[in-house]
Parts: sequence; C-alpha cells; structure tokens
Amino acid sequence: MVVPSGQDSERALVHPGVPPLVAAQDSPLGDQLFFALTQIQHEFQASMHTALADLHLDIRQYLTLAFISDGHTPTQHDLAQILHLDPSQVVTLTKSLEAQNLLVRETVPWDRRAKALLITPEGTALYQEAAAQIAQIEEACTAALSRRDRNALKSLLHRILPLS
Amino acid sequence: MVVPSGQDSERALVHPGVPPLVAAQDSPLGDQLFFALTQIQHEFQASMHTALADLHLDIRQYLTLAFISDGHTPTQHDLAQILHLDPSQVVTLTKSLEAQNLLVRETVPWDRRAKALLITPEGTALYQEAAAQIAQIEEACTAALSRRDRNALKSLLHRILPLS
DNA sequence: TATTGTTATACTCTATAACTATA
DNA sequence: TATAGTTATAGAGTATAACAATA
Repeated sequence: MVVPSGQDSERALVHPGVPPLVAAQDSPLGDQLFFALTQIQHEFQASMHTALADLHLDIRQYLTLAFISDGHTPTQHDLAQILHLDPSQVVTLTKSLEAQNLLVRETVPWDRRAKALLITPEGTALYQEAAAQIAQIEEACTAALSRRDRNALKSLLHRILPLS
Repeated sequence: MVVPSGQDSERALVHPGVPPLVAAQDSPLGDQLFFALTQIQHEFQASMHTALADLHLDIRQYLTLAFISDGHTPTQHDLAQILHLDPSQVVTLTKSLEAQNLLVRETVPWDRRAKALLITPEGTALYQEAAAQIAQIEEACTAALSRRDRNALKSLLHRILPLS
C-alpha cells in the first residue's frame, strides 16, 4: 500500500528522518511568511495558556479584559468582530467573565437590544496581573531581538494590521 | 439581569458602540504582540483558504506540499511535529494527498515502522501553482510595506522562530 | 425588515485509547 | 520496552437555525 506506484518506483529516499526542525528552515516552508507567523503564534499561545491558567483565565477571556480595560465599552457584537467569534460564542465568553465578577454586561440605554461590556475593579486588577505575565512572555518569545528590533517588529506588524 | 450590581451601579457607559476596529488600536489590545500576530494570521488564513479552494487544497495540505517540495523526505511523525498535529491527524492529511497523487508514502527501508513522504511530479506542479498564488497573497497582506520593510519583517520573524 | 443577543443543536475538529508492526 | 502508524471514538470547539426583544 505504501509501495510507490509505477512512475515513482525508481525514485529513491534521500534523507528520510532528517531532523525536521532544521528541514523546515531550508524547505520552501521556511520562506513563507504565513508559516513563520503560525509558528511564532503557536509558541506564544502555549506560553500564554500556561501562564493564564494560574489566574483561571483562558486566552480569549484575557483578550476580552484587555479590550475593555481602558474605558472602551464595546457591545458583544463588537467583541465578536474583533476576536473573530460567532455571537453565540460571545455569550458564553462574557457570561463566564461576568460570573467571576470581572465584567458587567449592561443594556445600552439608547439601543436596548445591545449589551455593553464594562470592566469591574476586580477585572482591572486581574487584567493588570495577567498583563504583567504576558509582557514577560512577549519578552521571552522575542528574546533573540534587541529592544530596538523588538520595537521595529511591533511597528511593522502594526502597519499591516488588517483594520488599521 | 444586566443591571449592574451595587458597587457598579454608579458607573456610566462612556462610548458604547464605539467603532470596535478603531478601539482595538488604542486599547491595551493594540499593544499586544500576540493580538497583532493573531489578527494578521487570521486575514492571511482567510485569503489562503479562498485561493487554495480553487486548487482543491486546504491550508495544511498546502503546507505539507511546501515542506516536501525540495527533496526533504520527512516521516509522518516529523510532519506532525512541524505542523503541531496529532499523528492520527497526519494519517488523514497524508492519505488525502496520496489519494490525489500529490505525494507518496513510502516505508523507510531501515525503519519499517516509519513512512517517508515524497512529493510526486503532480504534487510539485500543483504546489508551484499554489505557491505563486500564496506569494501574491503575501504581497497583498503586506501591501502597506515597502519591499525593504517587508524583508525586514521576514528577517525579524525568522530570528524569533521557535526552532531556529 | 433588520439587528442584537440567546438557546439548542448539528457539525467539525482534535485528542485519546487501543491496537499492529517494528525496533 | 518503546516508537510509528492506524483506527475508532470520545470530547471540545464552532457554526447554524430558530427565537425574543428591540430598532
């Protein structure tokens, strides 16, 4: 079943089992911006997951707190767009945060269909704690860069942000 | 149920419904490297999904072809590590590619448990077609940058790649 | 009529456990 | 005893449809 079929039977294995991590570097994959983004994001995500678990937060909950942590009061619909979530997922997400007293969902007076998300003092406190840890992870993930290069990277990324 | 409870009742809505896309910029979210990576990756992914659909490929299938497109012959286990997939997922992934004659899974002579992945001529042809489209998407996603800045971004990202 | 939020549920994707073959 | 791959399936996550309230 694995035997090469006809036209391929004369092809020989070159280096099966070559260290894949090195291989990813000099294969076409290594050239792809998308692959680089994905790899970095994956490592980031894993570290964040671990760090936030101590605070009983998942990544989305953290991002939600971050988004409402400076006086913005998005509706659930707004949050869905920003985090690319289905509105029904936002119900679960925000209710879980409300259950922990980290935010409040307040009906918007001039559009009683919508619910605005407001952070609570507890939410602010927990967010700041979490943000400090995430900042450390950000530094760890970019440890190979100088402060100057790290800023350059952030600046370049912000210039290509979809919604800027 | 949405009514703020006690301590929060005197807090007022500031700007509920503020355009969320702008809000993400000057909220703490905008400062987070992780958020920027996620947003860019999301847009990238959406464009890739559309473009690859015409070639009857999904993103993982494309990345797999990319990885084996230069003579490397990773095993399924290697591919699982690189794409952060479960070995059982790699079975489905590689079998689907084999069914389309885009790669061959060959038992490794000196370790008959393992299967090495080799690209076929059809696989190479389709990959090149796909890669051309992805290159266009890469340009579109980084359209805000000069060629020089685009290269700088790639270089910075490669320096912080987890496995370099 | 359209939109926001909600619920229930179908669907898809991922991870797990058990197994075969090989080392 | 450990590892690569496979299969079936449980579990988690996502998307869909139908609905209520409001615009």
